[in-house]
Amino acid sequence: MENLVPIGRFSKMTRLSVKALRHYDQLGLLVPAVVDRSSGYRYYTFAQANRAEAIRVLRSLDMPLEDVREALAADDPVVAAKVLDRHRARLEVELERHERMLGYLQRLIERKEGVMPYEVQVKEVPPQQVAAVRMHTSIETIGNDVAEGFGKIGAAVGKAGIPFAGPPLLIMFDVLDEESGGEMELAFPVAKPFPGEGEVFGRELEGGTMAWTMHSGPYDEIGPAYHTLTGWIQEHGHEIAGPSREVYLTDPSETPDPADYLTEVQFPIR
Amino acid sequence: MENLVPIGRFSKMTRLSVKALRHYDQLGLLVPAVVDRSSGYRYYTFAQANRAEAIRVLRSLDMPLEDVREALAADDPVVAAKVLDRHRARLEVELERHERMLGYLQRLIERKEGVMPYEVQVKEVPPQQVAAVRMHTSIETIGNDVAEGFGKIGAAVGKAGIPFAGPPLLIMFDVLDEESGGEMELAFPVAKPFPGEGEVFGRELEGGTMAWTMHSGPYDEIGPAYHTLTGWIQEHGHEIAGPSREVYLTDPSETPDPADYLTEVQFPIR
DNA sequence: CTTGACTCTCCCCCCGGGGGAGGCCCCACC
DNA sequence: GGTGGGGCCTCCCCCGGGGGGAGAGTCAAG
Repeated sequence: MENLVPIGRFSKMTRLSVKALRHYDQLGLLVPAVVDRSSGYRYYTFAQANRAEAIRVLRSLDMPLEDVREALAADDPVVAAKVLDRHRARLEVELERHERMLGYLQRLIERKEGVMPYEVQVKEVPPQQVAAVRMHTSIETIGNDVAEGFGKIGAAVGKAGIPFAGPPLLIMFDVLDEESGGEMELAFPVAKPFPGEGEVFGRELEGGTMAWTMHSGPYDEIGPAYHTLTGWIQEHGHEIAGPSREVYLTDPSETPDPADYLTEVQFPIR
Repeated sequence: MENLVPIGRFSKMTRLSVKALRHYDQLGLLVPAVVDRSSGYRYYTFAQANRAEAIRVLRSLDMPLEDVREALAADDPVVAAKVLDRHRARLEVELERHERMLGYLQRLIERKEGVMPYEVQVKEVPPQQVAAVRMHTSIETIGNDVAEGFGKIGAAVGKAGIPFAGPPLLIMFDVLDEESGGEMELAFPVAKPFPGEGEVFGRELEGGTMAWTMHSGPYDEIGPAYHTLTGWIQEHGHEIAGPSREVYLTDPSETPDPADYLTEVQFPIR
């Protein structure tokens, strides 16, 4: 019985390509049992096929070769299990991200099939009494910040016994960029002037001419609505005349699926 | 109001890296509205941010840039939807593959935590009367081939009114490699000699000394069992004395989850 | 005018190999 | 003991989708 198999046969046994096997040799990940000094021919033992199989499986899970090495090098099976488990966690995160993105893709497809991705309209908006808080926020924290802010307003306005007069809105003074964040105001229309309490103050929100569009879908997919508006404003020779607004037409507590959220986006223009 | 934004600001607006933006420019995927002749500075319009956003989303879905180009170039939204849908299908396939592999990984972890991945034992196996069919198979078709073959044997043996005398087994004469396939025999132990009918013949299956191990899990994860056995045989100075056998201890109709399948693998040794 | 922040091009690098050129090597058959 | 033909070697370039950094030019505010 011949003990050693050359690379081609080993390749078929293990379903790893010859190229890959040579690559693993070079990395020291799967070194042939014998390498002929003069010819350079690689020869593997049957027993090595097992390691090769393990590599193949781990690679089919897109595990980086370095991690494969680590997982296979560990004598302690608990350590090896830890490496595998770490990768499993990574895969699950990735999987979840893909599922989320698949939903987004689906909505993109549906939107594409409509005539216009975002229809821009010009609207006149009257001034309005609001109860508001102002705060600094950033892309990462905006979700929490908004929920918290509206909570404060709701508590203060409720305590004052003033009824709400419309859906809540957000006024963004800066363009949020990745690291620095920006200043925003959360506002709730109220039926009569709100005297203020703690952080929550009352004021009259300016009216004016607005470039307006509607975003339907999760909040973090709202970017295109903004870009469409700013692009439209530029192309139609207008100018941005103040901070942009979002109006939240959907109550998350009543509409559980973010895909059904409706949000107006407005830019005051001149 | 300035119409044009340099690359850094555009990068922040769109959350695409400056490197990526230059890359997309080079590929003609997102060409700046203005490029200064003398300085080479790239300037983008606000309206371009929308296209950039679309690219960002599609890239976050790992869509190849060529497909992104195709999806964005399509004037007809139906064509664009087709490209997106094609990618969605790809992602779903990938997702399903990952889920399957996660299961495998899980079983690998559990196996690793046991003391030995595969415990090899030496067993004496007595000769036995079987009803058998012989056929050519390949890696792709083996699942169907086996089911079909056992079906034939079952029908023929049932018709002859002979009771079964043990779990079914598979005798593999060649090592299956990727393309060429190999010869195998499917055999069912029977209580008394089977006279033969059509393709199904009776014979005495040889006994002998076997290197033996047990595989638990889906059939297509059985590779390591083989490699462990052949490696063990080699390392212990034995020789393979005939075709290998698999014994299916689990009836798929009674055990629905492939993860619970039990399969013996045996190599006759000298 | 200076300074510091941007931006330019150019080149090399990452992973995990694939493709192919050009040249040995092995072994089965005659 | 030749001689084919397939197997195997090394070496180099290539892919996608950019990242990192060098060295030089540019822009805008003070």
